[in-house]
Amino acid sequence: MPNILVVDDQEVVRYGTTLILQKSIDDAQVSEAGSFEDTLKILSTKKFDLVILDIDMPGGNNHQMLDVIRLRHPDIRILIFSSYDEQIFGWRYLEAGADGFLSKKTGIEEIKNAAKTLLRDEKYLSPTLKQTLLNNFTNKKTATNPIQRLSSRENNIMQLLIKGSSVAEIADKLSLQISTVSTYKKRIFEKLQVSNVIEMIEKVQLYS
Amino acid sequence: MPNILVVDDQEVVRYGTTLILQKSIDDAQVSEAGSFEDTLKILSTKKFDLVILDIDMPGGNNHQMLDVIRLRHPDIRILIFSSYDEQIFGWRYLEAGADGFLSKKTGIEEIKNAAKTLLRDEKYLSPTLKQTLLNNFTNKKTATNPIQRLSSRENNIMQLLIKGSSVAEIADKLSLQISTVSTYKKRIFEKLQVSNVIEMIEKVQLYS
DNA sequence: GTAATATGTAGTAGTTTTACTACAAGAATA
DNA sequence: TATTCTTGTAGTAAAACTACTACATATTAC
Repeated sequence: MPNILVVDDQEVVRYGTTLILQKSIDDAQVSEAGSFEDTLKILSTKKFDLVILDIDMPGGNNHQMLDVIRLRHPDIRILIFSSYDEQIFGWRYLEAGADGFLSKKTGIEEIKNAAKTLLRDEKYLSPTLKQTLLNNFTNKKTATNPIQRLSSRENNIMQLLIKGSSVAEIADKLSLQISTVSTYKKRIFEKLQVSNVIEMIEKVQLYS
Repeated sequence: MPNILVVDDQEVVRYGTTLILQKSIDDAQVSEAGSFEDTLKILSTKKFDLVILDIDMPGGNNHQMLDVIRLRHPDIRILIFSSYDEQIFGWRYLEAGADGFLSKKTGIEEIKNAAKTLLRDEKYLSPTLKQTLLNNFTNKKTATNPIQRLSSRENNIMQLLIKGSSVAEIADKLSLQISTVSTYKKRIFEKLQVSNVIEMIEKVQLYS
């Protein structure tokens, strides 16, 4: 009788996910939480086997949520369920301690699949992620996605740009010359093939 | 036997919505579409009473989708189901020909409610929207949200900024001086109390 | 029905950002 | 290993953007 917690701030999504799980996993006991506070509260009431965690929630500091849950409940399986692109963010979350990453654009079958896999205590990788991994082994360059092309400094600066920081602010924060940050920005734009921050953000997010 | 079409690019959301409708509306015949192309295709196969339309779909040019459906199927009821803030976008869509606007953050009850209302051939306004309307009648200034404070020109320019257009591009497109567009931009930022496009977009969207 | 405020528009001067160039150190590759 | 590509860093000139000011016409408020 697996205990599963579905965390999402949209009730429709919770509803749909819950039903999918109940229908496909025998005796599944599914609980729901609509906020991070609720999540922690519910997690402390009984032992859960799996949390399906929407990381797009407002006020949910993404990684931090993951960390907190991991810290308090080391044995729980965590499946990130996100509208961010799996190729871009998937393995970051896996590195950060998640046991699986599922894009919200995936179909119902894949959700079932992922949940079952995690309940069997295996890690879950979507077909796409598996493919990406493979590609990374074989022809490193070719099939990898543009965001992974960014160097860590570039990535760093991209994050700040996404927050809305100006070139000058970033230069200040990182103690670099404005021209340096500007160069990074240009390189980021080149690599992602965008021409302004908005396109950059769009490239990084999925508008599912 | 009402025919309902649920349009959303996320299968979970369609699944949840479909089940909610089937359980709460007698004999409801619910179909699903995951893209705008599919939507049009399915709409042409039989007569539908209600379309529940997710306007966050990629490739769905928001208003344009609404217009196209309205044009081809003048009698159909359209319920916009969006993760954009209803206070900000709700009445715009209503003006544009939608029969109801529902935020994705609303609960299941409200979805049932909205669908039933529209099937009775009434317009649907969420409680929040009703309240906003009331406020607009009574103390116009006070309770209204900042985006509604924008003049139509400002709003116009905001839309272009959201698309990622530069000040110069906008000036060109609208045959205005760059300085003029710049002034609009500054006024928009002031009214919304933001200091860059990213914050502006965040102000306008709900990160549901 | 006048005073106050909002809106559409623009100029000028000053800031910020970009484009282009450059170069050294590190990584990858042939 | 020599050669090419990548990354971290910056300068300079040009382009884009902002701040401040201005002003006429609407709109709103008292």
